[in-house]
Amino acid sequence: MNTEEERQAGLAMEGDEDLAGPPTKQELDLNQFLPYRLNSLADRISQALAELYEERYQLNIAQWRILAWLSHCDELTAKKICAYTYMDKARVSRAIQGLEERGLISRTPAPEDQRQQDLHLTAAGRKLLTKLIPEAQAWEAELVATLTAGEYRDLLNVMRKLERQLERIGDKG
Amino acid sequence: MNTEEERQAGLAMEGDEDLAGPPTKQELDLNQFLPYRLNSLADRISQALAELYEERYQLNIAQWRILAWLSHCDELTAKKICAYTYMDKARVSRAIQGLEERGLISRTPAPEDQRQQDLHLTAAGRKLLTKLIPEAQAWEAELVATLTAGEYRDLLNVMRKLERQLERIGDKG
DNA sequence: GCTAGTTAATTTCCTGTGCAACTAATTTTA
DNA sequence: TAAAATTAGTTGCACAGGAAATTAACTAGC
Repeated sequence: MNTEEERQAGLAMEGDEDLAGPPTKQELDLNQFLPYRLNSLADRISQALAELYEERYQLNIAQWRILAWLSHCDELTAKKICAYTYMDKARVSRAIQGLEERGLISRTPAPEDQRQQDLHLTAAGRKLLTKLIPEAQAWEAELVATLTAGEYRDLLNVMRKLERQLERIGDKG
Repeated sequence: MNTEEERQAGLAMEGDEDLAGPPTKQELDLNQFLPYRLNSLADRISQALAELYEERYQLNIAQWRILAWLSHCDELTAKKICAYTYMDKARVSRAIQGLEERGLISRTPAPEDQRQQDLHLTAAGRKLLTKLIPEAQAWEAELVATLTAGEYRDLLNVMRKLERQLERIGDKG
């Protein structure tokens, strides 16, 4: 009946008696476990936002990221995109393919190295972004509307710290 | 040659001249765009940690989450796991299947409703967790080692706020 | 200038997962 | 209490994406 409320049971108060609060015994509480919490939140945000790209612009996340990077880097190669976004190169390759087929980006072999391809937004791509970017920003603004400016800034700072630390430990090493 | 450094180019200083700093033009800066930053960070954390489950315990993320929830809820059903973790029920179903085949959990039809199955850790499952959980916690501890207690607390608080807001706006609605 | 090794990008193969359809058990309603 | 609707969990199908093999272009060593 009330799937919405049930979905919240894990984090919110006990609502539906059938799904009474989980915190019970001992051992690992995933709700206190940062990797889980962070991933769960990020997934939900990403998926919610992905609907915006997908339904309204037929873009998947990889494609959207590439467009966004191109919107402020002007010229890129697949390799750079991999480096900046941490996406797999196969994923990037396929996303680029799709974007080119739709005429949103152009790719021309780099003069100095024929293996590389210089990627640029086309007029169509730029036009699409002038519509999409404000929508994405509006969505983000709504998401962070309850945060103070300080909280927002601190959040980004802490995330930067975590990124650094991630490079120090593990993360493919 | 230096893939490590190149991977960092997006966020850190310009290092390899070939991959000089991206911030250039105008439009959307993904590094200031919370959904992207959050997802990127969470993915990297999740993937790094997933190697720990996968390589050493042959557990995928879904399976690990289920074990972890069982470690402190003692008895669960697939539905509850879906509600708590936001994972698709098919994914949960398959993960449960794998866990049962390996003898890490048991499932018995619930007496009061034969459609449901009560899930429990087996002795083997509990044993595995007594090894895995400390490792996961140690990994997390290392990850957050550079955060102060306050930063850590604030981070979780802000994340809770975002979760709330996410339920308010979009997120499947 | 030729061979061996690298590197950028693509493609192949395969696994995991989301969606939707389905099965089986339960509840509702009439 | 029989038929309709709902619900827990499973399965078929299709597709996204990661690992590794492949191709094409480049560089280094001789």
